[in-house]
Amino acid sequence: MPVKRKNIRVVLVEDHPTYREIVSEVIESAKGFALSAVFENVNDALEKIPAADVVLMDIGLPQRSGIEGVTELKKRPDPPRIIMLTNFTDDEKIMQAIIAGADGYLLKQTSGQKILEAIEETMNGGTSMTPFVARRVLEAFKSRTEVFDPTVESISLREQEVLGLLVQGLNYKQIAEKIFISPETVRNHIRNIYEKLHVHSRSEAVSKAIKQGLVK
Amino acid sequence: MPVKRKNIRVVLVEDHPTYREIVSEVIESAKGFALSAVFENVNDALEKIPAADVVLMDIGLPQRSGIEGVTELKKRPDPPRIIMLTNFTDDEKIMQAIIAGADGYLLKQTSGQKILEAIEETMNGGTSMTPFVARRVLEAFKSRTEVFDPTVESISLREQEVLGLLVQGLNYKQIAEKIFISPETVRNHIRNIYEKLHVHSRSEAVSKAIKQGLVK
DNA sequence: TCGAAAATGACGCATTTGCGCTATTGAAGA
DNA sequence: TCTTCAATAGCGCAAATGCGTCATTTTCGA
Repeated sequence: MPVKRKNIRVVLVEDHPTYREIVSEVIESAKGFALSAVFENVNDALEKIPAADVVLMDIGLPQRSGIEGVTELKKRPDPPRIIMLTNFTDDEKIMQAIIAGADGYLLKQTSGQKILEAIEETMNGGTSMTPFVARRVLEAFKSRTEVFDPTVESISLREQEVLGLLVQGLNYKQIAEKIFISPETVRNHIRNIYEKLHVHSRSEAVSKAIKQGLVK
Repeated sequence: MPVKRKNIRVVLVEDHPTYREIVSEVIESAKGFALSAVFENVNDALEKIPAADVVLMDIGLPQRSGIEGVTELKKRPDPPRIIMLTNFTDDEKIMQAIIAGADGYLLKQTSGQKILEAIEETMNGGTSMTPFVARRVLEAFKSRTEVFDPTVESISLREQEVLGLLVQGLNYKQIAEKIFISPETVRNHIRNIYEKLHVHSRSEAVSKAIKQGLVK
């Protein structure tokens, strides 16, 4: 017998009437998808949003931006996956959306079929990005990353903690206060971190920590 | 009259015979695509590669890895666009490929249709990533990025130069030697950079520079 | 249970850094 | 032409940093 799979519950937040209609139509007529609700602004969406699997969110909305919408929704328990569906192609908006927690970023030129695929892939834990956006992200990512250094030794948990604070720009004393140990101990941890990373200064350590992904 | 568009010239580098056949077949039978050459290892490919638009590159090849292949090809003048087509799902390999200069990253489970789409999108300057990979990249990217700070003032060219060296871990004296100015002047530049970034230490500056994308 | 890490804490000291203050030169705009 | 600003250079000083050396306690796997 065929497995009865639940429809993917989709919510759309879009102010432009025509485009809203088009996308609504795409979702509603697609098998396996259910359009749970449609909102034309973020406030309404935040107030009335029903249980949903995936939210399609415009960015350029009146009043509150879709970026804020993402930020707010992602604060909630068991948040939906959110795909930005927008015309913004500038790095700033793309980065802001990603940092806010968006799980995908499609440009409005995307075909209905692709939108449906993106929703499915997002449901499965993947990320969908328009190739143009993916390109931008990759470029930005590259400038923040350096080739993996296999000689870096593994950092202990405590050391990771200290390294994290170092990356935040705290000095010995501030770190000491933050984690309730003596500044002398902080010095020791940092000393050990330097050895493991093969660096000799704060700036080197910070740079390497970020670019090697050693801090969350 | 219809515009006569040239076929996209594709090169495949793949050691596994069966998969090689499958992908070859996909490319050859597709309209608008031409399979220019197929290689089963990186050395052959580097030696004999013909003019090509897009290269599909496996990672797990005998002898030299596909990552090396990317690195080498991208060093050449007018390099092709390169899409990784592989089974590796670990962050390490993904990151290495990206840093090496890969323009896309597809898992081998990708359908023929998707591969063709990816090639086209890559030709158009976009980046194609399997949703799973895109997700990984996005995660890694987020940990290296912070919300855009609009209060950061624009850094002059010279300052950018200094900031770059700061990020590389050099101290005043080393920077001074590198760009042939007095250490005192370096101090002044850094002082100004701190003001513009609103930070008060090297580590803060380095962190902010990287996470805000202020250095290339 | 024994030893190796990990985490903690400390002292000294030469360097480096962050910042206040000042000053000159050249280029770009008003 | 006058002014602003970037780039250059310098001095002084308190604070922070990097590193050598040493020591105690805890934890955890062999």
